[in-house]
Amino acid sequence: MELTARKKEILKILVDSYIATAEPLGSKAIASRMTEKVSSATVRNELADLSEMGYLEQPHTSAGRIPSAKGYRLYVNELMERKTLDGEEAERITSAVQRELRGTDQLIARTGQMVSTFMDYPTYAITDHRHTATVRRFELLEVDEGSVIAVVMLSDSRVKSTLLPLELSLAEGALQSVTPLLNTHFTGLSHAEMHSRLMNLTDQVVPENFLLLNRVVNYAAELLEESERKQVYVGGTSQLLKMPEFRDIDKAHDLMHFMSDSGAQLPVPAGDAPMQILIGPENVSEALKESSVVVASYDIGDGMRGLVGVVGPTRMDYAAVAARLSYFAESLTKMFGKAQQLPPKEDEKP
Amino acid sequence: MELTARKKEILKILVDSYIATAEPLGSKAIASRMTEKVSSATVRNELADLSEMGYLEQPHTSAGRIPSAKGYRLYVNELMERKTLDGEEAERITSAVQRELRGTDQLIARTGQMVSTFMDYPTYAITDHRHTATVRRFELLEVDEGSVIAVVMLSDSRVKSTLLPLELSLAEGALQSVTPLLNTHFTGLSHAEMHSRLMNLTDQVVPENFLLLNRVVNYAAELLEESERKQVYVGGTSQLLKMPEFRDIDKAHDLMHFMSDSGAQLPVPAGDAPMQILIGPENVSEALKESSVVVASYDIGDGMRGLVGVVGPTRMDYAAVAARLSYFAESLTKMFGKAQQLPPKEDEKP
DNA sequence: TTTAGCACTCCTTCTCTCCGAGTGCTAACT
DNA sequence: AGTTAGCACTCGGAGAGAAGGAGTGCTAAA
Repeated sequence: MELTARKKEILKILVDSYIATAEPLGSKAIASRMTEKVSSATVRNELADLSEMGYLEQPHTSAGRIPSAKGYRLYVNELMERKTLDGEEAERITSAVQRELRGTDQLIARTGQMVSTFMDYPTYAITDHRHTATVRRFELLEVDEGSVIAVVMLSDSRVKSTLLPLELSLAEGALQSVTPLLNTHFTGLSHAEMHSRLMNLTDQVVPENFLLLNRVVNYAAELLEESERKQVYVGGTSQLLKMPEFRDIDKAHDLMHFMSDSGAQLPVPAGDAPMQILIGPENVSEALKESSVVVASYDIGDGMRGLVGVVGPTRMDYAAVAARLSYFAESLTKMFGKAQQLPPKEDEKP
Repeated sequence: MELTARKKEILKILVDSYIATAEPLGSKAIASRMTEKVSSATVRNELADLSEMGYLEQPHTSAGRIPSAKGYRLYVNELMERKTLDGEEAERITSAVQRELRGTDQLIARTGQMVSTFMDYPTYAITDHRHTATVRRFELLEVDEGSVIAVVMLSDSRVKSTLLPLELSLAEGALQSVTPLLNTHFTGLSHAEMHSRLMNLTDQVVPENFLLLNRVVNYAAELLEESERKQVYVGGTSQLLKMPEFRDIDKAHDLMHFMSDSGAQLPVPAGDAPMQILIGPENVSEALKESSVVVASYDIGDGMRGLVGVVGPTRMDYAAVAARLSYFAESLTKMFGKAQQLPPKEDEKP
């Protein structure tokens, strides 16, 4: 059977309406909204065809029809009007990103919170590590005899540091001898490698210094471990309760529970795609089979990606969500680009 | 009217049962559970008295009775059996705290997540700043001509650092001259004071160095600002949906929304109390008037407190929640105590 | 190919009734 | 004076129809 222009128009009208109201639309209502004036009976024939082709489903015989996953997919791919944000909203997003995200430690949480304030759906934010970080450089600073500050610069240009209280007081010149050891033996390693390297060095380092070395390496290894761990923020789940498809408490509970407790399984765009839309059964996780997800990635720099996503019923407002989310991701990418921007050849000035 | 021992026993039976089942208990059932055997009519008389005294409420005339806020208060203060955790659970909590919380950046989020896995109710975690932090010491490390690492040690012993890309290449000896400037003029100040001090110094610093100074001071000021901001983690809100009192979607939505979006208004124990229980209308926030909160504080060291709390219906299992939460808080205090523990006089060893 | 007409389906909403748990009160009992 | 048995009464919840209505599917005519 042919998917004629008229069938597409009908499908579009139906999906648009269903997205807005969550109510099936009858043939008569569809007929009245079409450009070319036809009778409801004609529409009914077309609807029957669309059902047969798998684009529509009927909750029960005597109800209107609602889009199937296949129908939404067609809608998303071809039918829906791509929206662009109006200037005011774009402005609000840009300024929020600039204002809130400058140099925070809690990147993921803050990003997630922010996205969630701009969306009418639950949202999530995750880190996506494409390659694991290693230590690029160590520095030690003396505080007093009992403690030092360890500064660790990672391969992705993040700098982390901590106060390390020591059980023994610092030997004379310990910092000067341990720092080069660290920088020659422990840069560029994974955390597992760091631990085994430490074992190998046990004999070659004077015991007074080994304690310090040990503490610093452990700190760095923990850091690497922590930064490999997927960070997840989930927010706005209470929005679900306002949606008619989640009036069924168990459904709402299942989805909320999944998002909060198995957040690490939330979808990630395939490959390098900047954005991906997953509709109902296209989702891998069982808990998402009746929901849709829109997820966008942004570039943190140094080969790191961040992800922001939106979860909602399959009838979610794809056009609006996609527009906002991609604008968001662009703003974030832009911000990180600017922040990391090392001046290219400014140093030739004087 | 007198609150006799028998009235108390009846109240205790009733609250215990209502906490467990969320169903009102009839006079007959109460009678059968009492130590001294009395008839249901006697119990009914007592119940009428308890109602009159304000400890009980009736949803409607022909239903059983349920405890009022005043009833719960009496129960919490006098009647309930204080539980202690069984060894296995205590062990699980201690080890989780030790394992998960070692030296993480994301203290609040991780703590909150962890508490939430041990509770059958929504939980929250907040920081409670008793006095604001200031910078204790600055250090600068050279990376290349275009960027430096700024290390900032705060008055609460936290150490923070970042890579600062500069627009201009570094002047010879800049680090050596800027670092003392920072340490003499910008330690011990609030972020507002830092900004105004910076203004005053504009003329006294050579322009090549001012840029660097400016960047570092801004970084530190942002840091102070960020650390003053209350950090909030909220988790486990989906648990609400399993409770009969939140079968009403609107109620569930209101509370979840409040917790997620106005988390900063969640209760904090008054004064120095290690734990506090707030029952229904005892709560200040309108959204919590029909719920109860148990909140405990733990000591992070350096005058900082952290808070962990549990939110639930007024019939929450106070005994179990209080036991777990206070054990949790103790574990956390212990962990921070150990971590921060500067060796007292070990340095006299050699 | 389109349209009008019409029987049929099935969900929703409403009303009514019945049932039972639980109370409040009175009067008798200890 | 406190306790108990007895009994009428209240009120919410479950269940059964019944009425209403939106929407379909099919047939036959244009």
